[in-house]
Amino acid sequence: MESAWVNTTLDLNINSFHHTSKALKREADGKMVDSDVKVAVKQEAGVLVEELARVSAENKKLTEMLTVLCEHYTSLQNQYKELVSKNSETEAAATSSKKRKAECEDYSAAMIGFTANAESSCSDENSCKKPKECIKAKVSRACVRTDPSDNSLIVRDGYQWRKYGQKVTRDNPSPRAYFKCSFAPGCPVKKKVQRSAEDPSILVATYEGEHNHTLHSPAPAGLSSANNPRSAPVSSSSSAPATVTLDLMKPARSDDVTKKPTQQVDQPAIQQVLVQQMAASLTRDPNFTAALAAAISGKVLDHKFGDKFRS
DNA sequence: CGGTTTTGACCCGCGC
DNA sequence: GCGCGGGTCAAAACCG
Repeated sequence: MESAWVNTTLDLNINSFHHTSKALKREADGKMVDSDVKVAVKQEAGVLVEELARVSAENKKLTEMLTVLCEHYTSLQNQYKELVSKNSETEAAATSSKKRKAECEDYSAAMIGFTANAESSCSDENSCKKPKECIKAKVSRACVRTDPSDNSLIVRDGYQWRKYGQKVTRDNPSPRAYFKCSFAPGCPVKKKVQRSAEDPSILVATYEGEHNHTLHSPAPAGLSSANNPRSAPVSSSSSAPATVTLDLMKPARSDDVTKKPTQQVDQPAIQQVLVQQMAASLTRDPNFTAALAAAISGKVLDHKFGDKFRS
């Protein structure tokens, strides 16, 4: 999403209004002769054709933008996969058996921003003393940089969470909040959110378990409004059990992200679906449809008014 | 009124 | 067995 970004501004102004307004004004003034009417109608038709061509071009432009968006999305997805595999490798390298208390003490700077090391509790078999722990569900962790002045323990990840507890722990002055997934009844996923002891601007979210539901909602896609129960949950194309939060405030590391060539994963079907979904969400946008309707109706009304004045 | 948040109490595992 | 600390419960408060 860096250099090759696309100009997303839409030109919805109907330039042709200026051309037609003169003729219509003459109609309104009642000074028109028959030849003037024919000329005006011809001009009107020409303008409409021109407008149609312009809208078609606009449509084409939008489609291209959506395609670029999809390419960026795929690229980001591949980068994410690489990061996940990298993290799992480094996690395996650090084979020191962790005690329960040490769970939250390894917030190294390398993990800040984007971690999704979906680690099973039984990954290191030596530390698995109890069968109970072996049954334990997947654990993943996500670090999110937030505004330090913002005291809320909210990690936006697309799911809907219900807070059921808060504790001040010994090793961290900031409280730890406990959440359960309330997106679907009976979903076993739990989440703990606590500010990092080293950097209070970083929220560390620990996820336990797997969602027994997919993440789908009518809201526009994006990482937003996750923990806010007052707002609708957002959609995501991923139904992966290990929820991941992207740190959008941290600049991407150029050495391992931007220099890597994008993996050649041919996903035309996915892209097509994405394009359709984006287009659909665009047309559902009331602002967009209102502007479009206003432009079209204004055009039609102008045309009809011209006819009325003529008769 | 239903769902969520808050917060003190309670439970349980672990170390001594 | 006891104390400590983390995790959960549940009633009251809150909110739209």
